[in-house]
Amino acid sequence: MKRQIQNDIAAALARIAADSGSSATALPEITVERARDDQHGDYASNAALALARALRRKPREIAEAIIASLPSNPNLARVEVAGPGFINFFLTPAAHQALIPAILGVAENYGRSDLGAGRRTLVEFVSANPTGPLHIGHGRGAAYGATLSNLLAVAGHDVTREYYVNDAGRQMDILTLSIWLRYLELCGRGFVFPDGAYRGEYVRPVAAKLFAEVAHEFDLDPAACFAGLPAAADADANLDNMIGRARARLGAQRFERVWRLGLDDILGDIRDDLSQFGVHYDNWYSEHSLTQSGRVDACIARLEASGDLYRKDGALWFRSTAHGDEKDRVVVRENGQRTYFASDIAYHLGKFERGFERAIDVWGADHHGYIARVRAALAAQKLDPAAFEVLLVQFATLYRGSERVQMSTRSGEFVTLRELRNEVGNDAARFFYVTRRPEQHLDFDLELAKSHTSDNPVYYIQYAHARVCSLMRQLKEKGFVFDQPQALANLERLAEEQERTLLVSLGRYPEVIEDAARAREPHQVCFYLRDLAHAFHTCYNAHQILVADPSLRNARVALALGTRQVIANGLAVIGVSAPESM
RNA sequence: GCCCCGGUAGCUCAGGGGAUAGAGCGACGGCCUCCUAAGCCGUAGGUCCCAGGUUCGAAUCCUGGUCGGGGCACCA
Repeated sequence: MKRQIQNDIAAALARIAADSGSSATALPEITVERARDDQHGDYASNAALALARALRRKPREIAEAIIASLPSNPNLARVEVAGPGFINFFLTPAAHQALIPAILGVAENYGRSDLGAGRRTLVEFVSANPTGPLHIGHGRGAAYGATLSNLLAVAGHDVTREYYVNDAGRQMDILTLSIWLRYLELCGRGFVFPDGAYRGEYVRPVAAKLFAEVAHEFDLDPAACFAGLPAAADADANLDNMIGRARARLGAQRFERVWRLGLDDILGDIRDDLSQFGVHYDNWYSEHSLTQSGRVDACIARLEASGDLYRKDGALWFRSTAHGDEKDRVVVRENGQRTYFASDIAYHLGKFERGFERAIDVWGADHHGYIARVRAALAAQKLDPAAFEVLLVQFATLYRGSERVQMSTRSGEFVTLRELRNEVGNDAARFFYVTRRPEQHLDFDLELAKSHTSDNPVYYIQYAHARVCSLMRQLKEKGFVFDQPQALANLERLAEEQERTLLVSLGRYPEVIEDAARAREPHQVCFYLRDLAHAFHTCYNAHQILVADPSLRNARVALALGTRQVIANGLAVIGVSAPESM
């Protein structure tokens, strides 16, 4: 409908241009929007205001001329000039009512769009290091990434959801060391657990598992690992040293065994957690496999061949400043180890080699400094940097009422996603995470998310869905049967103001999906669903649906069923369940 | 110092060139002999952080401040 009106205006402008003999000059952008106020009809355009300057005529005059030249459109009841020169379009009641067969006809496909034109799109999100359980910050990335993926899919993109598993780096070695040390504690050895190793409680069960599997086979005095390390040196260097010694002490095979156990256990926990959260991936992409396959080396060779690398201070540097970064970056460290950035280049180049036309990464806001260098790497390989899109998600802070929930990273203890889900439930967690603009810092109030009252917007929306389901049960109990043909033949009976408002809201859904997908803003769907539920509740309170008059009753039931469908479709996008009763 | 994000009602936030700035919560007042009151209706509540600028028109764009969060590794 919106598009039809845009076309109508374009046609009118073309006709005016032809009549006046002037060639179609470059026109400013003309927008057609939903009118905010009922009095302004259904849609409004600023065309006349935007053209006033170029045509050197009064806006209202231009508006009149446009209206006079509009092609006839049976969906429009009237078109009028208002305010400083807006053109307001009023749809006929029939045009609104026609939404009902449209929705019921395509059901779960209502709202689908070809906006994305089947573009192969890779959405990478969460990608937390498999060195510990997911915390509430990851939860936001998970909810946002999953919802965005759904949204893009519904809007016609060919979406692949991917988790990049950082299972190759130093962090994994630290985890391995940490597990082994906790294991040694279980073996009864006493020592001071080093700074910088993972102190979280979650390491202990992994160590216990190791003990259960190997008994005392890995039980070696760790004193040699700690001996003679300079107390003044930074903890990182000492830790690297300890890792090296532990590896030597255990031998590559046993070290690898602990490494594998830790990875399997913790990554398994992460997969489990996300899956329970309704976050599903098409692909888990291992950094380790990327390294093993030689693709990182191949990538470095390619950058070397294109002259983008140079050697300085014993390290190999990528000249990212040549492609817009603020400083050059190391890809191979002085000690010969490749940096995380090296495999990250290979991974991101690979996304396009794998045939994706667009790569979308969801990152925490603290990674923003990383964008320029990845983009530089793509540019160096003559890939379109614009095809790589990074969406930053700001931090989340937990509150219990007005009380801030403290998270201590020092002790390694933090509120995990699993704890959050257990406390507030998956539906409320998904909704709360995604209801805020991603660039807004999120204050997550546990009390509000948990409340089973009208305070909670999740229940408010779900309740509208459950109410329609309840209505259908009532219908049956009262001995009625829904007669769809009769309903569709009597839609003109939906003449109440609240019914019109509800119909307008139903008609907005496809526009909301497209706008939200275009802007990568899932929160628009949340706000829309709140509005839709409100329109329904208002209607429900104002007018009895299961009335005696069959044609009116069937028409109203059809409206309720259409509403239920759209709520279910919208909730599916944000990953929240649509209950049949509450 | 440089870079990114934010500042809108008591609180949490939408709106991001266009018509009297919106919602939820909180406050106050109404509505269940009637399809779920997890609902509906109403009232009160605003220096859209500040100062300049662009524009017919600025909460919205630009510049400079200011306050808050984050980032500036041969860590990931």
